[in-house]
Amino acid sequence: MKFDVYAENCPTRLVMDRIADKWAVLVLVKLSAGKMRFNQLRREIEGISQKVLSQLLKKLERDGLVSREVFPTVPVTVEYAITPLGQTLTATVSALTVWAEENMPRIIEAQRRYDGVEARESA
Amino acid sequence: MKFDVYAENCPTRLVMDRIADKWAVLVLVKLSAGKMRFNQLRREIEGISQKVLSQLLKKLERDGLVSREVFPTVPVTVEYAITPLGQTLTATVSALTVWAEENMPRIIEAQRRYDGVEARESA
DNA sequence: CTGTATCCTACCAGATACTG
DNA sequence: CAGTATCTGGTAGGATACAG
Repeated sequence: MKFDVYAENCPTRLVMDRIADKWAVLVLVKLSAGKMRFNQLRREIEGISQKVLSQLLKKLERDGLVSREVFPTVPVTVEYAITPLGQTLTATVSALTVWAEENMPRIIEAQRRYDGVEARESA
Repeated sequence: MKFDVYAENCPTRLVMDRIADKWAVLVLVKLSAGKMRFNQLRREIEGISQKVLSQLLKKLERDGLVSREVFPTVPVTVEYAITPLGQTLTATVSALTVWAEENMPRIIEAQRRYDGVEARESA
């Protein structure tokens, strides 16, 4: 939220700010498969740290994309679930997945070509 | 590309790595309106630095999403254009824009509610 | 179990100056 | 005009320790 562009009525920018996060989509996808507890998520999403997951879940909850339910067991149990709003978002994001599956080969090919030219230029 | 998750065949992750960038989508959208020169882009995308734009364009070109054409004028002229591949991507991303327009009010509302609770808790 | 708090580092982006 | 090079400060994220 540092630049004026952010203040503009640019919806794309606004969604991006939400899903651009390295882990956000992954968490939403995991949760769309069913409720999960904190450490359960942590284990499934290999590579995410406790702090980052915590912050991310808080952010997602604030945006109304996931819900958080606390059970007063000992020790405490917390279940995270995706909300209907979160579900529609992940559904939309899946369009990107489709695009990716169809077009990654072209991107790879483009990179190969580009890198080839680069190598020749620096030679 | 630090974690194993990246290595996994997760297309969503792969597209994300491409468009998650703060400016990438914005550049693609601008270019989808027509060819543009470097400083022209720089002016239109207020807030982006010369270095970042330069790096971004290079990355997008490498991925085959934009093309770069140099005209041997004095001083040199460079035109950037979106490629067909880039066009299909922006078209897909526009699905997210639609989602944003429809659902931002709900997110705002969720945040308002969340922040309200927070304020009460810390009181 | 589910987090928060702290420290620390590595990377990124901004500013500036310079080149072809 | 279209970049590259360098320096630097802020920040996100990892590791660790601790709390409820």
